Amino acid sequence: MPMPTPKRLIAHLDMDAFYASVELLRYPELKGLPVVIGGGRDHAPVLQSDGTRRFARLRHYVGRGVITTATYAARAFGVNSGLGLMKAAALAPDAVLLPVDFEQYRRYSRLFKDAVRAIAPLVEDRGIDEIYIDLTEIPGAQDDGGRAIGQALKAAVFDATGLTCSVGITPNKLLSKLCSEFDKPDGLTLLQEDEIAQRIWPLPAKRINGIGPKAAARLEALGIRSIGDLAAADPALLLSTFGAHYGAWLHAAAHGRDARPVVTFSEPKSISRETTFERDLHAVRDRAMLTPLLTELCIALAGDLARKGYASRTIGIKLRFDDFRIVTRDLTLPAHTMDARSIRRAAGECLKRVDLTRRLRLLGVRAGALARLADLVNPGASAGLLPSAMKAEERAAAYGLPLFDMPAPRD
DNA sequence: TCTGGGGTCCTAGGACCC
DNA sequence: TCTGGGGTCCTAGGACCC
Repeated sequence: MPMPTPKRLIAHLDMDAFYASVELLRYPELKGLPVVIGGGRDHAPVLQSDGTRRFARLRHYVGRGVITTATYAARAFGVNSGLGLMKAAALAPDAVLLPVDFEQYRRYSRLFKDAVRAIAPLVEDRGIDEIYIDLTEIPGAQDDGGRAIGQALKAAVFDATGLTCSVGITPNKLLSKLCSEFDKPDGLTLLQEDEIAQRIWPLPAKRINGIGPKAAARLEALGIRSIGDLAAADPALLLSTFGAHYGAWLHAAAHGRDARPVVTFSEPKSISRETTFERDLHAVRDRAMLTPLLTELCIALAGDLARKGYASRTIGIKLRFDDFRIVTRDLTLPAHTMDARSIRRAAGECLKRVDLTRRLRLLGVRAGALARLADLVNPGASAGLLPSAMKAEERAAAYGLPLFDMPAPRD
């Protein structure tokens, strides 16, 4: 006799104000104060002679940085992720400003994810501070809808890191993602299908993961504000307005339907580096700055590829102009590469195809069409990774690219 | 006092091949 | 010479997410 299929039980776990909370572990004297994380490296706390630390204040910030994370005390002033630091300074001038320290956040990210995996191994990474977890087959989970497991996960995360998180547990990823927000911080929210109308439909449609500002505005133009409005909308209208694919998805999402599995492993599709300049640069007048900057990005990208063990066959550039318009160009090479000089040459070729009249705000380099180094038949030759001992001219010829002046990298 | 850096997925047109 | 259809690859842009 076949066993009945257990009902899916999916958790979404979201760390509370992650970067800011990690910083509070390091600087406990800031607990309860408005603190924002963001900007460059130049506002790190300074240890004073009396042993106390001197922190930078938001009011003194000058630059183009944005808030990455704000503590709940800072959010009370209306400052939140994505807000420009200069704008934030007007709202909360006395807030403490800390630089981002990704190395530290990655460390805590590993700690909390390992703690979760020790309890429930089916974990999907959704960035540094959130994960989905499939609890369906965890013994006992079906008995109470996952509540005990949810509590155990939260306790394990706190034990491992000293940090709190918020968890939503429902039959699918879409609903769990919504529910983990319900009781933040330090929340645990369970929801079943028969509660969708009561608890999900009142929410604004843009709270659904996948409905961004553009789609929300178009929905609003149709008179659709809440998820309930969306659920009640004529499917034919959604299909004709948003296309078959997205229209059908909108309808399903509003009804809380989502069959996506929890995916525990995925190969990267692209690796990139980009930088926003301190001031807008002109391609001709600021060439002396721009050229080495591009080279540095290519060198950093080559380093990333090597460290992660990938080679790329499609190199692309990304430019953001002073009017915020974004342009991309890419070039597919005859063979995979992870060599900084080859990447630099390809990026240079791409750059030639762009009208550089306007000033530039951002420059980026991307490596796509990735292959794992281990999967390339002969990484030295036939798979296209040209030996680094090869002369630049030979390499250029092998890639069918003209050789042009390569500025020396800055130290 | 505008708006970071690193990603994914989708669409769409043109080239090219069968 | 003209007319087709399908499939894949390449390129560019855009929406969205953390």
